Amino acid sequence: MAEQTTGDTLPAAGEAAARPPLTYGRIIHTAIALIEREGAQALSMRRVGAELGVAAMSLYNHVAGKEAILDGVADAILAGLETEADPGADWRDRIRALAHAFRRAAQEHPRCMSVVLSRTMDWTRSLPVIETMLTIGEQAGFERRTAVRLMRAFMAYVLGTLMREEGTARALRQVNLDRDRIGDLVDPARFPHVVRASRELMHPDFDGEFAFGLELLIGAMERLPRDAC
Amino acid sequence: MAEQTTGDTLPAAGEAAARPPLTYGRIIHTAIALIEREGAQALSMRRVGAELGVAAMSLYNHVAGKEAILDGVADAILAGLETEADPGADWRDRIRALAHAFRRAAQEHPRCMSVVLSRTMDWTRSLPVIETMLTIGEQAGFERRTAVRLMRAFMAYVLGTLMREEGTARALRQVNLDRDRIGDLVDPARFPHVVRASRELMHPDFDGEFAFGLELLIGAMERLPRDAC
DNA sequence: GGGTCTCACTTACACCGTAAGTCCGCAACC
DNA sequence: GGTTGCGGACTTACGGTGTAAGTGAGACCC
Repeated sequence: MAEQTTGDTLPAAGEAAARPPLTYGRIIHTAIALIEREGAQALSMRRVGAELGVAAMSLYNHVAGKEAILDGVADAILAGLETEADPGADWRDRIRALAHAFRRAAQEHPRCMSVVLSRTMDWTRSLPVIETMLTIGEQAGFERRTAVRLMRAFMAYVLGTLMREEGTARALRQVNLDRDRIGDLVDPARFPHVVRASRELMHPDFDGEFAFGLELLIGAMERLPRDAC
Repeated sequence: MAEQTTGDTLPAAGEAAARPPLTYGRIIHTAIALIEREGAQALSMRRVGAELGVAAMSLYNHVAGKEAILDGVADAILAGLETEADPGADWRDRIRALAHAFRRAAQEHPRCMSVVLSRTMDWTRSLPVIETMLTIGEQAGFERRTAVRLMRAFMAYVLGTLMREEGTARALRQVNLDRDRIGDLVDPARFPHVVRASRELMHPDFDGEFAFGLELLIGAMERLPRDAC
């Protein structure tokens, strides 16, 4: 009565390699694929195990628990960031490259990105990004304290945009009625500007908006007075 | 054998008011307090019910389910925002007031705020904020399309900052060793700038950093060319 | 051969969200 | 007063979750 879980309890000695061995990397990779396919709430130890043809508890030989898997997912996504494309380029272009690297990662793993964003998001995981941004700040001629603040503002804008884009996309997906008829849903007396701007609000241009805010920020940095150390 | 859940199954007729009746508002209020006290992962239907001296299933008479409770929490927090302090003030001051209203809410309900941020965060809930920001954009002389983009950049910065602050605070809390000895944890060869800026990184000045980025953004808006409609 | 280590396995437990059905006290009506 | 209807809290039950604990088979080294 045990054949419902595994056809044969162990592979025959002759074909031991029929199932590749469990690995930390394979677990994380499977988790990423599962999240991307079915969403973060579908991730469970049993699901990941089933995906790998293994019982849930077997995962604990390689991973401390579910939280550790989510940490691993966040690590893997952030490790895929190309933080240093061209160190010799102009500092403005380096900032643009860094911002777009984030955005590209979010577009390649949209559902994993919300996992990344909702986790600690500051510390050893993000060290490469911090280092790069501080380097750029120095290259642009800013004192250390200012460079740290610019780094934090930059991170806030980029992460906030990714989060906002995801929320906006989800919200627009669930109001799939005729998008220009926003006036039926929103009280024009209370929210006149919202109704008037409904076209722009309901048909967001994510690329353009992201670039707009980024250039706003870069322009502000350019104009910021340099302080000699 | 039923006395373990409730001392007496029903209050005596004489003291019917011993337990105030269950209400949507009381449920949400209890959920907020619970999240603030023990964190969002501690929220469960059974916990909320126990807090109210009621079985978990009784909550379903007033609330559609757990998700609805979390939606209610987000609604309540956002409803507490003072989106319109002084409509006659200078547009820069209105932006500052709006940003600080967000930040104040986050400081009053730090753990609920991450619930708010991780939920849809765009749509009917945030209409008052959007409306206010569009009004300010118009007052500052921007065309509608630009006002929408400014609103989106502003939201991204504010929300990103709140999220980043929470993440940073949590990360710093769990590295409670001597904070100036960052060099022991971080490889100075790979991350020289991080090590050099360790003091600023490990002792963040959240207020100052928030204001810095905000003024950066406002300054950029000031300089942005106005476009006549 | 015997010992030890690795690693997948099973069992078990406490907890979760919620579908379904029960039952009692209050209020309204004849 | 008696009857009825009903709102709302109750219990039970189901399938899911994360994971602590223990089991046993193969692989390796002495």
